[in-house]
Amino acid sequence: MTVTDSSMRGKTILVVEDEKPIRDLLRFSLEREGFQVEAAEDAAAARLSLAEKRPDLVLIDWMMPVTSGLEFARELKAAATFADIPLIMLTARGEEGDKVKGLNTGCDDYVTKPFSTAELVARISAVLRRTVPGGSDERIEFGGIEINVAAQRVEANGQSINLGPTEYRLLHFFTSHPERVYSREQLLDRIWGQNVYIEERTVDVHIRRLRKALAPAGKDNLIQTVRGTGYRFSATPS
Amino acid sequence: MTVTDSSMRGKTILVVEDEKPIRDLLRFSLEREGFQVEAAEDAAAARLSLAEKRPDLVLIDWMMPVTSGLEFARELKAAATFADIPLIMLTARGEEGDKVKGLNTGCDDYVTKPFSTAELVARISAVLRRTVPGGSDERIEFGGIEINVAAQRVEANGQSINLGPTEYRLLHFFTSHPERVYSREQLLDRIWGQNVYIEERTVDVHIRRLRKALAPAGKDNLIQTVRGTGYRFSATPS
DNA sequence: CCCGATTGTCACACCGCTGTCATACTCGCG
DNA sequence: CGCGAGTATGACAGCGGTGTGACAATCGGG
Repeated sequence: MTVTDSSMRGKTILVVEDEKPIRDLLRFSLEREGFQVEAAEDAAAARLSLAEKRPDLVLIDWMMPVTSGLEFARELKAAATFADIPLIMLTARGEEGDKVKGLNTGCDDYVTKPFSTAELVARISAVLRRTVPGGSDERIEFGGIEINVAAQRVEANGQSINLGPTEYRLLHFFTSHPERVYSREQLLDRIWGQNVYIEERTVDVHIRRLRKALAPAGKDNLIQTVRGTGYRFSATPS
Repeated sequence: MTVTDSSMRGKTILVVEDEKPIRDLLRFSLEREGFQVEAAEDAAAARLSLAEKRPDLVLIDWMMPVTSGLEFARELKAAATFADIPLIMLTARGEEGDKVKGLNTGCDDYVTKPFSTAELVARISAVLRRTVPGGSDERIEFGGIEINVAAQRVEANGQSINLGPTEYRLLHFFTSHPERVYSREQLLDRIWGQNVYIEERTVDVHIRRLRKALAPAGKDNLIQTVRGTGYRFSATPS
């Protein structure tokens, strides 16, 4: 039984798992579903594969030697280049504390062991479906702000803008989704990750930081507050 | 106890459920929370309601005669017009296969029976919060007033109109339900929410504020007072 | 190990929105 | 024409949403 639909085929999944039997099982199951599978047995190998293949999704085991799955997840989400790659974590059943911590790293879903292959594949499909396809664009421009995605550089009015990782992702999201209102919760979902438990007001703070960074170029007015709803990125002033 | 927040007010939910007792229960519970509820007992009725009302969310029972819930979900997600409407599935407990297939159909969440109303409402709220309004670049136009739902922006005669949250919802409701009289009580129900106790006179005030906002564009005459009854939004002057 | 950068949270100030009231006005009817 | 009910308008106090600066914790690099 193949449960994935056509849009899933050919997607590359990086499996980070130290136990070879499980790794092989995962590879077999996922390849049977039509995915490309990259396997890594530790964090080091995973980093290589990550940079080289740029997978569409990372499946990572919570229990890992040397660098734990949690650490690796944090590392992944901290790197602006890879932060938008969805992440699913494999975790042992019932470890509530672990589960919460795992969620806090910003992973998009988690699957508890023992798991059925069908369920795993289903969750992978669900996460991939949610993911925006436009992840590998070279250059984004909106309202005089130019983002060089590959170099992770931002320019506005010729002057270069220095941003922290979170502000960069925020701006990147806004420039690729302009002229739309987003609630704080939606922004948390799409920029921080789908299962992060963070105060909604934190969004305000990062909005402010981004505004401050854009102010010298006079572009801070592109971020508009929609009272009672959220924020909007727009070229036309309100 | 109402667990929904203001952004949920007036959202329309289509309930597709063949068993009348459950359908009535769902309707009661959801309406108490301030949702608009459309009920359909089979796929055919659901299609009608879907096209006519364009609900904000579809709640569908897995077990359905003739066309199963799964089939209907696939149909929904395949139709370009409706694919962006979020979908929650009701399913019997413990049926692993069902769970997997449900996720794969592209439904945004599922609730296993028996379920608590609180949980159902919580999940509905969560899904609705995630959903971006006006998923398919929805635009409403009436009498020279144009509403960009996604951006939550209003234009009339080319000039942009600035509205507060309540006035925006009021105008949004009017433009999507023109040429029809609504009493103050009806407007309170549909715009403020079903269980809000507010002076009916307050409606007058917001009508006035909306008129004032539309006046610069000369569109304030679209809101007509029907003495002894309520208000009407119409293109033809009285 | 120390230092700067980044991040999430909080407290406080501010201001626009909101609901209500009092008053002025309009309409229909006897 | 006058009356009463219904409606428009302006004002206002309270509330809540938002902006902002500060701070502790954490992270990464030297």
